[in-house]
Amino acid sequence: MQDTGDIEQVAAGFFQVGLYLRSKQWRNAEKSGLTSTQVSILGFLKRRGPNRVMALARLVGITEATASRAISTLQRKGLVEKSADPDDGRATRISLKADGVRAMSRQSEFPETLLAALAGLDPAESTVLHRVLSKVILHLQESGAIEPQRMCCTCRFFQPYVHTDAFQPHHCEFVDAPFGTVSLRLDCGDHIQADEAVRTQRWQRFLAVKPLEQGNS
Amino acid sequence: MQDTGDIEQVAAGFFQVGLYLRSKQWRNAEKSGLTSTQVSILGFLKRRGPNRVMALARLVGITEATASRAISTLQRKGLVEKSADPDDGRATRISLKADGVRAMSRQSEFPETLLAALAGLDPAESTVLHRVLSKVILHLQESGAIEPQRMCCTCRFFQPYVHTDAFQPHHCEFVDAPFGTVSLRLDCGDHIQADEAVRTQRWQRFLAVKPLEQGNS
DNA sequence: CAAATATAATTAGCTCTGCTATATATTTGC
DNA sequence: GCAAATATATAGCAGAGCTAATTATATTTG
Repeated sequence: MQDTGDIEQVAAGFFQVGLYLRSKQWRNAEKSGLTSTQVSILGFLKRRGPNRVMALARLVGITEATASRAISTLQRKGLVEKSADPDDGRATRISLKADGVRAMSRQSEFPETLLAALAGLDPAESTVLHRVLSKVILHLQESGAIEPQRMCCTCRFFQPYVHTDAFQPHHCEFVDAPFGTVSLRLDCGDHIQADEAVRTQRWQRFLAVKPLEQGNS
Repeated sequence: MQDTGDIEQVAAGFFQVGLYLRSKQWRNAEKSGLTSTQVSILGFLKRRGPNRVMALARLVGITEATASRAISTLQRKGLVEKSADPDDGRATRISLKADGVRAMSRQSEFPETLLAALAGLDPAESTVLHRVLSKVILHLQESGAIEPQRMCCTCRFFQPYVHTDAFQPHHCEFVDAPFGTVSLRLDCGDHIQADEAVRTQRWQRFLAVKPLEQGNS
C-alpha cells in the first residue's frame, strides 16, 4: 500500500534549510559582512552579468524600492557600480566591481556545510533531486510565485530523454551533446526560452519518464 | 559514465525555494500581517507547545535578543503570552494564545503554491526526497549549523529497513507499526533521542540501502 | 554558607530589510 | 506634442538581526 506521504513534512524540510540559508551564521563564518539580500544580488550579477535594478528586484523577489537601496549600500561598499543604461535613459546598469567579484569568489554563494551535505548524496538520489527541484521550481515560476529562471526545462535547446544511454538521456542542442539528469541546470547562461507549445510538449516527455526507469544516472 | 552533477545547481535550487519562502508575497496573499520570523516562532509553538525564549531562538536560528523582541511583538499583537517557567525563575514560558492558534490555522505555515508543487511529485520522487531531506538536515545538524530536530533518524523508536514490504520497510517502536520512507518525519512529537551508538548504527543501516532498491514506496 | 561564576531574558544602539506612497526623469503610444 | 506607462529613487514606517551591557536567578566552589 502506497501512500503519498506528508507534504507538510517535506515543506518543513525546505523551510528548515531555508532558515539556515537566510541565517547570518554561515555568512559570518566566512566574514563577508554582507546580508543575505546583498549576497543574492551579487550572486545574480556574478552569474548573469550587469543588470537593471528592476530585473534584480524581480530575481531576488523584493520590491524595486528595497532593491534600489540595497544596491546603493553595495555601491557605498565599493562592490558594485552604477552606470547609465545605453538603451534606456531611465534605467541604471548595475555591474560588479573588482571588489565585488573578489567578495563573491572568496566565499561561495552557498554555505560549505550545505554543499558538503549535498555532495554526500549518492548519484541516484542526486538524479532524483535534480528532477524534483526542476519540477518544483517550474511550478513556482508558472504560478507566478517566482521570476522565470533560465532552466533547462524551459530552454529551446533542451531535448529530454532522447538517448538510450541511461546515464545521459538528455540532449542539449546548444552544445550538441548528451547529458544526464544530474547535469540539468537551473540557471544556464546559454538559456533561450522555447515557445509555449514546444516547451509543454517537451515537458510532457520529461514527466512521462518515471525517475526510476532511467538507471542510476 | 556517471558524474556527480553540479552541487551548486542543487544548492541554488534550495536557495531559490528559500527566497520564495522568505518573501512576503505568499504571506500577504493570505493577509496575515506577520513576518516570516513571527510565523516561524508561531509554527514551533504550534508543533512543540510552550517553549522558552532561548529554545525558540535556537530553533529559528536567531539570537536570543532578536527572539526576545520578536516575541514581545507577538505578545503585543495578542498572539502569544508569557508566563513564569515553573522550573527556572530566570526563564520565561511562551505559549500560544487563542488568537495565535487561530492565526496559524487560518493560514498554512507554508505557502499553498509550494505544497501544490510538492503534491505533484510522484511517489518514487517523494520517497527519495524524504530520504534526501533527512540526510541533508541530519548533516546540517551534526555540523552544528542548525539546532537538532526531532526527526526519525535520530529517534530511539526508529528501526530503518527491517521489513520486507517495499512500501513500508521501516518500523516505529513507539506506535509499534511499520511505515514507509514517505512517512519519515522531520519533526515528530513522540521523538526521543537515541544514544549515540544506537543512532549511528541505525543510521548506517539506513544509508546502506540504496534508495532505488526499495521499490517505489 | 557566601562568593564567584554561569545562565535566561531583556534593553539600547546600530545597520539593514522590506513595505507603501510619492516624486522625478525618460520613453512610448496616439 | 502630450498623456500614459515605465525605471529609478527617496522618505517614512515596522521590524529583523547583530553586539554589548544590564538584571535577576541558578549553580558551582572554596
